[in-house]
Amino acid sequence: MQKRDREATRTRLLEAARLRFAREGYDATSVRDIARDSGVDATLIFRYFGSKKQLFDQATATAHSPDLLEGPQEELVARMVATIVDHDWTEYGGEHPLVAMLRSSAHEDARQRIRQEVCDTYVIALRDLAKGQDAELRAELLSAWMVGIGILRSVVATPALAEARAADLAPHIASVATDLLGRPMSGTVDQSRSEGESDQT
Amino acid sequence: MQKRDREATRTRLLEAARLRFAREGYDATSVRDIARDSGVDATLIFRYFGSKKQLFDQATATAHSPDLLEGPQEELVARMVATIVDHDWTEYGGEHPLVAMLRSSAHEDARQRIRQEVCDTYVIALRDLAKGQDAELRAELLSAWMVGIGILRSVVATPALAEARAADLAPHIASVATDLLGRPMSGTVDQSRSEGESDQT
Amino acid sequence: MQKRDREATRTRLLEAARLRFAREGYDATSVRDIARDSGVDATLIFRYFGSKKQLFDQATATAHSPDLLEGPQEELVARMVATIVDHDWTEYGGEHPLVAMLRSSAHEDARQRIRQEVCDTYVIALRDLAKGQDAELRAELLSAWMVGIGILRSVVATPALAEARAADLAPHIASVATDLLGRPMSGTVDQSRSEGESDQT
Amino acid sequence: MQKRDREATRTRLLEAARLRFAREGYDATSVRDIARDSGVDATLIFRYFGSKKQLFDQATATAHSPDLLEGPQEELVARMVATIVDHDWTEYGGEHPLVAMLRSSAHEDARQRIRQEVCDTYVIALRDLAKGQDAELRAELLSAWMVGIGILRSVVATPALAEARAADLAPHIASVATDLLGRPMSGTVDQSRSEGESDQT
DNA sequence: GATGAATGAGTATTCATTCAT
DNA sequence: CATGAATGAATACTCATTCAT
Repeated sequence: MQKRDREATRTRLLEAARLRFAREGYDATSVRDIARDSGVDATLIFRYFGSKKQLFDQATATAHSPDLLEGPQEELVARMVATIVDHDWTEYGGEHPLVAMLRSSAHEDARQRIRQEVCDTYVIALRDLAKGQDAELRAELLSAWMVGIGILRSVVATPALAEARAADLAPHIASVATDLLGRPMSGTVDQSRSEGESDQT
Repeated sequence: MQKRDREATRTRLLEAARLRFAREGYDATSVRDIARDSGVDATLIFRYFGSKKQLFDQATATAHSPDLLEGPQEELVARMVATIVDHDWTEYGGEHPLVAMLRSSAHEDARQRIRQEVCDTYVIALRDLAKGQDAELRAELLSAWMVGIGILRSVVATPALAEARAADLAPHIASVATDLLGRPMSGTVDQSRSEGESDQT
Repeated sequence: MQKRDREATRTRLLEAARLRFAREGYDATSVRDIARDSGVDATLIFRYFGSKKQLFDQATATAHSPDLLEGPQEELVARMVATIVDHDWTEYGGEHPLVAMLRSSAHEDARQRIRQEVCDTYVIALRDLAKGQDAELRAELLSAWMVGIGILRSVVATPALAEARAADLAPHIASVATDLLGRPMSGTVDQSRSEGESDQT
Repeated sequence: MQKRDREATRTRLLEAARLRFAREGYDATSVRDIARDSGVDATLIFRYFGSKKQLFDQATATAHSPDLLEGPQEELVARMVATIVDHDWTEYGGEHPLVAMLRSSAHEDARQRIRQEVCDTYVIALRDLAKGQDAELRAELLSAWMVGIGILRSVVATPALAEARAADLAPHIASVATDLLGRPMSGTVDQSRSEGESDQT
């Protein structure tokens, strides 16, 4: 029931859209649902965003994740895991946005966005670290693990992973990452930096 | 003859449903799509299965995967990878059924089915092999990897993994599996057994 | 409230569509209007015709006019006038279909249909009769007169033309037609043939 | 300056409305279209004109046609034809306003305006010239021809008429007009007057 | 038992219009 | 006075599902 504040309305619509699209996927979400959640008229969605798809794009485009490249290299994988495991991602319904987006992966657009996000924030960053022969493949294998952990945690909710904190995974992370990247990797993030890591925007 | 026809129609509907649900997800698939694909009247779906949801349940219930438990224990993970990487899964639109099902994971039913499939065919089997303290967690971490590999291969289609065959992954599989399970694991499946793996259509 | 008779429903929809489209034009007519007029559910329109536009095409395609070419040549123009003036065109809301269609002439499709109808049933038939130099132009000028008479009669409803019967126009028709075509034309249709002229199908 | 702007905006809105309504008809034209064309906010339309319909009325009321009564009587019909054929009517999208208005003739208001325009500027002027018995009818028949010519030229676009200039039609105009009015009529307008005919924008 | 006509609630989107700032 | 945020009814069209024949 907020009124006459374009920016506020836009923001509320984006937040509601983010949540719905994450939880139910593109198809199962109706613009009316989003409007109802936001307490605004559905037609404003078209005034502000043009179409359902454009709203989807804008709602999911902004990658609200912390910058993984900030910090020591040997903690990169640990930071990734922390982002997946310790972050609560309430704005995306409690799931890592990448995982949530898989729900809309029937649409080529969403697929493309997933692709880009995975490559940009995981594969490329890891490939730069990997030593030796098939660096690309090993970077992808490690990326796959990150994504898989996110999925088992939130959509499958397997008992141990669902409860685990990044700290519990640290030793395994360290050894597998070290193994796959061919260089020593840490399983935990240094305390002095970790505080900046969980404050989402 | 009557009976045969009925059964044949049911089968055709299930196959078409499987493919559509896998490719487009539950919501984007209409019963008329499935009926058209099968060349039968849409109302038969309701006669035979009761509702769209029940058809979905039946179409996705039958896990058409080869039995992973058959064969030597140290090749279990290799068999899993082969199932994900070397199998073409044409009946599910070219994606591992687990991956395809993620597309419908907004629906609790589908989620439940994913959960069960992951637990039954991955986590439990791996947990039985894991040695030492946090066996469950390590089994889940390895399961997560399997799922992640499936996703990066087919939905994200990262360059190296999309092209890779199980053989290319063998050394990495072996070392990570060995590491996580705490016992020596092989990265490849023995030839003499491998033939039973791909003969199903 | 008729029920379970596909053909009857289709026909009722077409009739209602014809009337609405004629009276109100394409844009001002909603598929719900047509459905309500027909007493059937609006979705049947899409089942049977695919879209509003296709319904429009089918409703307006069938030129329910008597064959103007049947009969003596010197009575051709008289037959045209009779078709416009003496025919009541109740199925098109009391207007000649050509005139009614002008209401939808913002749409290129309708325009094209008008063009074809005018050329096929007026210009070409008259051009074949015209003697001398600029036969095409004179045929078109006479066609223009036919169309103009239809418009003044029904949409403008000028007092004299609105009330006039073909017989009242006969002498003027004869002299102008004779003049423009360069050959003797009759203003009236022979009685023995005229009966077949006003029974519409 | 304020006043000037307001007046200028009103004028721009009227011009844009005139063009849109002529080209697309009342229903297919949205107030936002008109506002966008004019480069002003849509709500100004309601401030200035009250409603879409009132804007339509005002936009189409002003008959921007040259005064047909000025000039020698025997050239009246020739002047009418020139107005239809030689005038380019860019402000109405290239069609004679009467013809354009037919597109909106589902609305009684537009119909009324057409009626009035046809009667005032054609029928009455011609009736005053007609000699003999059924003067009214003959005046209307000649008016019908004028309107028909306009329609075939612009909406139907028959080949010969679409290209023709008033001069090409002159002989036929002269003979038919003479015939129908019962008095000698010229097919062309005298040069010395013709200049006043096209100077309006 | 099977065909397909019917239905009603749902979809995204656009409309003319109002009202707060 | 003017901008533009808000509104609610309407649009064409699709959906899963039922029911008469």
